[in-house]
Amino acid sequence: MIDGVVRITENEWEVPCGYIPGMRVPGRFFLSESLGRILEPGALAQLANVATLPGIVKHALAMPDIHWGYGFPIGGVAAFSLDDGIISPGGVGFDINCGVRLLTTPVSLQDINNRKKDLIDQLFHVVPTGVGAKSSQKIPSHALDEMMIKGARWAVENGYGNERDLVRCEEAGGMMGASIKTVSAKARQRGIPQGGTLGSGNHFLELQVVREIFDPVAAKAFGIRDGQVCCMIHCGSRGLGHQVCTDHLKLLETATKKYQIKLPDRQLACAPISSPEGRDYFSAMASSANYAWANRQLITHAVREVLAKMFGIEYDEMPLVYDVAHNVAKIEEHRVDDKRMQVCVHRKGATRAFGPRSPDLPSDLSTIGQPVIIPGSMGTSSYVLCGTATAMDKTFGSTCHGAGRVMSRSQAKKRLSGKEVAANLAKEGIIVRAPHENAIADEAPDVYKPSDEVVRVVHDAGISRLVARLVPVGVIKG
DNA sequence: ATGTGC
Repeated sequence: MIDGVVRITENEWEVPCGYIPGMRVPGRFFLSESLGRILEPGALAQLANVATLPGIVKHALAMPDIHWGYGFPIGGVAAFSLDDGIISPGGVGFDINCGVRLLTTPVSLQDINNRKKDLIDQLFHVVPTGVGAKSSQKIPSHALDEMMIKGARWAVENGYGNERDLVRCEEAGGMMGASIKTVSAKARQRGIPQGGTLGSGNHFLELQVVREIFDPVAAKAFGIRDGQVCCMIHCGSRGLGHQVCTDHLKLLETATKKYQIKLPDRQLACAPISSPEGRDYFSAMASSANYAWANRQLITHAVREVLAKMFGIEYDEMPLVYDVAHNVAKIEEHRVDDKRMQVCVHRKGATRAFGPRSPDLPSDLSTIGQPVIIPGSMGTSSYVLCGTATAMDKTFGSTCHGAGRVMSRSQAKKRLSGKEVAANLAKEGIIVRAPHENAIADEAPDVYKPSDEVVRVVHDAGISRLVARLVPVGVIKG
């Protein structure tokens, strides 16, 4: 595929240790030959760079939606020893705990067909959308601390959801280790008015219908059935997480020098996990991750209220399938060289995909595995998959997170008009609403890798298993 | 991703 890269299996490739100087472990990535033709050499170089970081164990990994990012590639997974390993904001990303959740409903496409526009309009009205969007729900500023410590639990305790929602979130919707002292006043100021807002870019709220079931047993366990209308919510920690990343990058650039860590790229700024600087970043990141879970829970509540009123259904008839984080670092136990060890797993544009009998799974899914929610791009299919034992073995229980860009935002804006993109989607019966027309062009289906190909690779490689396919019927873009 | 660029 690329000089110096070794094929391991059909869809699995190795970047050997000699690829660039200083690699401590090999790189491994999952890719089909057709996706290989659009692989950016820069992203592969970034994967090799990650392999040079202190304390990295096993492999620097990349999923088939790999593309170039800040320091680490997006679609990257890397685990570091707690003894001599580092933690790096570049391995998490600017939008801390950007993630996605899927709600099911008891209604079918026929039930909504003649009210689709009204439904999308109402959802657009209750979920503030776009750059700098402010909350419509009245969230007092003193609630921010609790959001950062408790995550989605704060929302549930305040009437924005139910206990079952928490069981259906990774980490029960709230990570341990958050500390509000490590979050700057500026980050807090940005977070206070943004609870329950969608944001912009690739963030969206989408009504979908289940079109295909691949694994009936898992689908039933996840509460998914053919023809059912679902709602997928994709958003993150908004300005708060962004500010935390910016603040701590600066602190960790200093720490990199202080601890004499040699880096092939300064965007890999990091500190030992055990250092005060590393621990502070972890706490601030966990606080932001929890804010993002609270945020998705607030949006969920707003969506349920609209659907309940419009279709006369009960709140409890719209259960959460699952909520996954795409951008986060977590302390987990994994098997490395036949020993079980605690590692700090960085997932950046990658999804946790824990296999059967893993910790943190809801008890009724223990024999099945973790639900994995993979959004498509506007107008293309989204997928529900299931975590596997192979993922535990090969990727620290991780899989892809979505389609992955093939065209930059600026390039897309030059080539495509938002109006045209919306009109093309309308022909397929997909309604798009956005605060501005130009928010549509750079998220057009053609600017993303084909999601079905990305998902096929992770399924064939065995690092997750196909459960269901959903198609869009209406979408709100930031 | 982001009160969207030093």
